[in-house]
Amino acid sequence: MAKEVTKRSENYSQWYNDLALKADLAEQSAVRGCMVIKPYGYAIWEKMQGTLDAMFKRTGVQNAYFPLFIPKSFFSREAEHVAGFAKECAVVTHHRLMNDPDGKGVVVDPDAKLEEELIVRPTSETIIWSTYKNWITSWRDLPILCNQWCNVVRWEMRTRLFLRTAEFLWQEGHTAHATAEEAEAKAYEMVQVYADFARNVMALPVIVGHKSPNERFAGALDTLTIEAMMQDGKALQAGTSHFLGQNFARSFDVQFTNKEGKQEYVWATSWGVSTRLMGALIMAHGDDNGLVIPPRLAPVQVVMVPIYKTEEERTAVLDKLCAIKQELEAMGLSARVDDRDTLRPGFKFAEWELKGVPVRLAMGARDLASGTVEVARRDTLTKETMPLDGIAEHISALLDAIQQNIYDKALAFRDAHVEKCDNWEEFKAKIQTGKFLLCHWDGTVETEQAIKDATKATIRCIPIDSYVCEEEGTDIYSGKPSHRRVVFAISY
RNA sequence: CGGGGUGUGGCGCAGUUGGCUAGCGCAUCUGGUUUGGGACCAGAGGGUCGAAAGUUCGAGUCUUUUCACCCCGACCA
Repeated sequence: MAKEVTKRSENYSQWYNDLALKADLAEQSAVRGCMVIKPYGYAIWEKMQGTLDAMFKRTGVQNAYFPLFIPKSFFSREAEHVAGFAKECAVVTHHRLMNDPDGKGVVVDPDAKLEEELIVRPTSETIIWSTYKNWITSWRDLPILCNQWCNVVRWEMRTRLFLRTAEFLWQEGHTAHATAEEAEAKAYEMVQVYADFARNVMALPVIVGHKSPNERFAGALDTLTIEAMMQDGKALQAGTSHFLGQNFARSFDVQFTNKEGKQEYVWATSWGVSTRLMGALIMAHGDDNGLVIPPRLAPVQVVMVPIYKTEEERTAVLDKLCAIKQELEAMGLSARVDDRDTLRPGFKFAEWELKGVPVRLAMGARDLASGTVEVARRDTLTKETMPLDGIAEHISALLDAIQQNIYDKALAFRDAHVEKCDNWEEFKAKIQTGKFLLCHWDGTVETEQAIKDATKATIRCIPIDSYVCEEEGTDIYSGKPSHRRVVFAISY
């Protein structure tokens, strides 16, 4: 079971893939571009889901579920939207199979052709807005605040575990409001929820900001984003929140009677995060020994490895460890005693490190005699021997310290890789070395596109809560006047 | 769809200019010794060499066709 992981510094993308596979998070499925999320990976995803779901509910959002299939006609109502997704849609054309008349196997029954094709949802705006039409007649029906946890399908050319798969899991929130102000406020509120989750649960420093028009969601008037930096200096869009204006309401004719008795189109938002966050977790915190999971996200926060030679020692150690486990669980922490007796301690140490468990306890005959336990922390890879007395309180405090340390480390890394740049030649060179560059931009799509064509770098966001830099200057590429700096980076 | 590459036990690979019974590492199984950082020894099981056709006394190796996957582009959360 020896699992050698490629060194992070040698080949970042190989290292990433190795980690996803060997930490038991996921594997490639037999279906092209699709992924199997394994129990350990799913446990982390469930933790993300549970935490986010509670945060959504605190903002008044309720969960619902809408169909997987979208009639083609729905999909084509919003022109920009269909243009944005048309190239990556899976389409259902038939509803029945039959035995192959020429021999073995089954073929699609040509008589079972659907009158109207169904699109497997790449996102649910269209089906949801066609439903909202029936839900909304008066200002009293608003706002509607729904979220759904589901899968979506985007037929991508090239895929990578968690970061880009043909099918992925996500949540998508869709809200309907009586006024533009209220909808914009909601879009802003939700991006702040994402930022809060990223920073405080995932220990992921993110930059909140607006997308440039070029990078906006298809059909949105404004897209807010949280952008994170991975350890190779590339940017990862970790979540988005869109102000959709009245675009979808117009396309699906969703009007309400306002307080003045007049018909008005509804204002909309949508927002989502996906299993891509799993990719962010790997790339933001992982090291050469494997995954590093922030305590608030870890399905197992403390793992305990017993060390013994005799059956008596085994029983005695396990007794002590189980007592600690109960104490920890009483404090709301999750702990696991690794009592597998076919594996040796050294193997278990390596395996739990690979899986990123924040704290590991080891106890053997020596500790039994002295009333101590060895406490190892994953983030620093350090260990110390502690007295059993008060151990649960110590671990609880340690988990908080680890959570903070992981965030601080990621933040320090990011800050060390963000800089201002005012020279085009310098820009071209530096952007390739894995940096976020704060540059002046003239605000035009043409300039943005020209920079992308020349360097592959895109505007990740126009920041609103960190690296905000509103000052006069000239565009890095065109030399035209600019009023603020924006974040440029190569992205995933 | 353009450029490049790879298909050989579960995984990772070797296999020379065609040659004998297709090998190695890891994993698996059995027995024993071990157990404070990925154990060791001994033994065992497991492969129609991606598929089809062809050349040949003989094909993992050569030819043709075909399929699948990976990497670099275009596209994207």
